[in-house]
Amino acid sequence: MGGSPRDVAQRVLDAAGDLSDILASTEIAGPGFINLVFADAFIEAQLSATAADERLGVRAAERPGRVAIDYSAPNVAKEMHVGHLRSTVIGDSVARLVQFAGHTVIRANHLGAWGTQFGMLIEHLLDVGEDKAADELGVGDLDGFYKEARRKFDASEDFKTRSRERVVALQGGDAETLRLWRIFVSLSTVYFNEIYGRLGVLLTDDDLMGESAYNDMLDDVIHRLGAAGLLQVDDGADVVFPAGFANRDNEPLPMIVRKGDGGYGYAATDLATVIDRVERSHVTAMLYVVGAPQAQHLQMVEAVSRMAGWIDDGVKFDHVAFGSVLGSDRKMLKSRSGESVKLIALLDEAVERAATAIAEKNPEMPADERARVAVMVGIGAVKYADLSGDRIKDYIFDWERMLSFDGNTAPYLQYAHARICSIFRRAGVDRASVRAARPALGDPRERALALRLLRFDAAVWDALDGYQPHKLCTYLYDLASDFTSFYEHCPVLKADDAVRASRLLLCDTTARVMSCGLDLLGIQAPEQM
RNA sequence: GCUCACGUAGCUCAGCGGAUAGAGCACUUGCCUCCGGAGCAAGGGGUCGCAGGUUCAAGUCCUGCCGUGAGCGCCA
Repeated sequence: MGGSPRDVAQRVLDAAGDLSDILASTEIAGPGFINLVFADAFIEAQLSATAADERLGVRAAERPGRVAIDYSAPNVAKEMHVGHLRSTVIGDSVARLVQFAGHTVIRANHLGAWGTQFGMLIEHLLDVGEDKAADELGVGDLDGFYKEARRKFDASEDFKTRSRERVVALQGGDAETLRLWRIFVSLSTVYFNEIYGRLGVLLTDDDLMGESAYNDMLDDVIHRLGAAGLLQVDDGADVVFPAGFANRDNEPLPMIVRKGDGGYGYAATDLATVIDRVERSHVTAMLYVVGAPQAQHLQMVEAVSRMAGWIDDGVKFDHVAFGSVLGSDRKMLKSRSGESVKLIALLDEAVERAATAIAEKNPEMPADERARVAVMVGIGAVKYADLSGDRIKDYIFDWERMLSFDGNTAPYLQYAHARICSIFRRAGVDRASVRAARPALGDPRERALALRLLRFDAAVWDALDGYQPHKLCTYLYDLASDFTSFYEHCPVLKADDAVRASRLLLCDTTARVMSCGLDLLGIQAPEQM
């Protein structure tokens, strides 16, 4: 371009022409930065438009698509533990974000319900007796039952053989085997729904898309791969060698589609799932909210699917990966006895801790109301702790920090929201009635808050783009900080009529953005706490 | 061994190739005749793991090394 950076900056400003209806001033700073200062009138007009908008200024996707989001995916006949927390919480937030953007979301809870372990579970169930087994499982002792089956599997060759044969029978559609299998599925589903209800996620029975659902397609996967010339036999197994994958010895790494014993592994169901989503659901994108350790497996699924021509360049395939939940010792979170922490126990503790905190800080609140709010605060705290950091990193689980009312936590955001509700209660003013008020931004905190509110759209899209809910968290925390600063320095109810109306508008819009933002994270915003 | 991710204040974490790297906790100091002090205002605290490279400009991109964690054929 020629000229010094400052000269270039000046030429840019000259070329931009008259922007006085938008900008109050411009300046060239430092080595050539152009600083633009918005005119108050422009911000005020934008704020009015935001307040009048149901979507609070958030744009919808230009080309709505159909997005399958694979998340949660607990294992039938096994307890949900902290390992399932992240997939469920992050996946649910991503689902909400994608849906808010205007896409059709296909929530897919890919239940682990079809693996080799079902052979041993069913055989153990037969050994124990159906009625007795149902009793055990009914009281929720899923882990105990599983462990006993596992123990027998490891200890007895005979049991191991029976288990493997049972898997083949299951996948072959044997009616009696399927009947026994359904006992596990139905008992487990009741238990999963209890957790989902507690957690407040969107998943319902309609979203269950277990591995079993693809059973009828597994032979077809083999046929298609064979027809495409991709299938090879290796050590008795049917495999595909996608390019670019190597094992320990630097030899090509196969994806095993059908095992040597004739059974199908998870690769087969994952491939069948891809076919199903493209051909039956006509998706434009597939998201897998699955832990980072499975990166290679998912890369292979994508590679094979693209080699086979099942998905073309127009269909996105993204691994929304996340790190592990660690204890204070920086190791994978375990209970005192060294076992994985049960999710239900963790959620109960969160609510209990929140209830204690509320009782202490707000003793006037009636017990039933407190119980209701404690769920929102406790569950919100757990979810927010999971969502507020970059998902790819491991994070350290810390009760004290996540339930703190200071800092980047759910309770702090919820508190900001509750305070605003309190203002309207005290004033006896209807929230919706202030939305047509004319904004007047005289104080720098009012201006800062207004500017922040106008950035909600950008925050949502930043979070969407890359599927990073923590970007929305950071925004909401900044919003709460801007609001509390405003609240501290700009009296609302005591101000003169025009200023008061403008400030009530700021309050209402802040509460709406906060509530909407928290909802996109799957977190509730109580009106009192 | 190969591959991937991560390494930013004492701790927990943000940080879109751009200006003097930011929060919270902890520590220090102010602020309650005032809408919820579960708060606000401010201060101290950093060779952004190390070394090269690309660039007008690197915490950010590339390469190598070090450290940590994970994955690497018939579990899912």
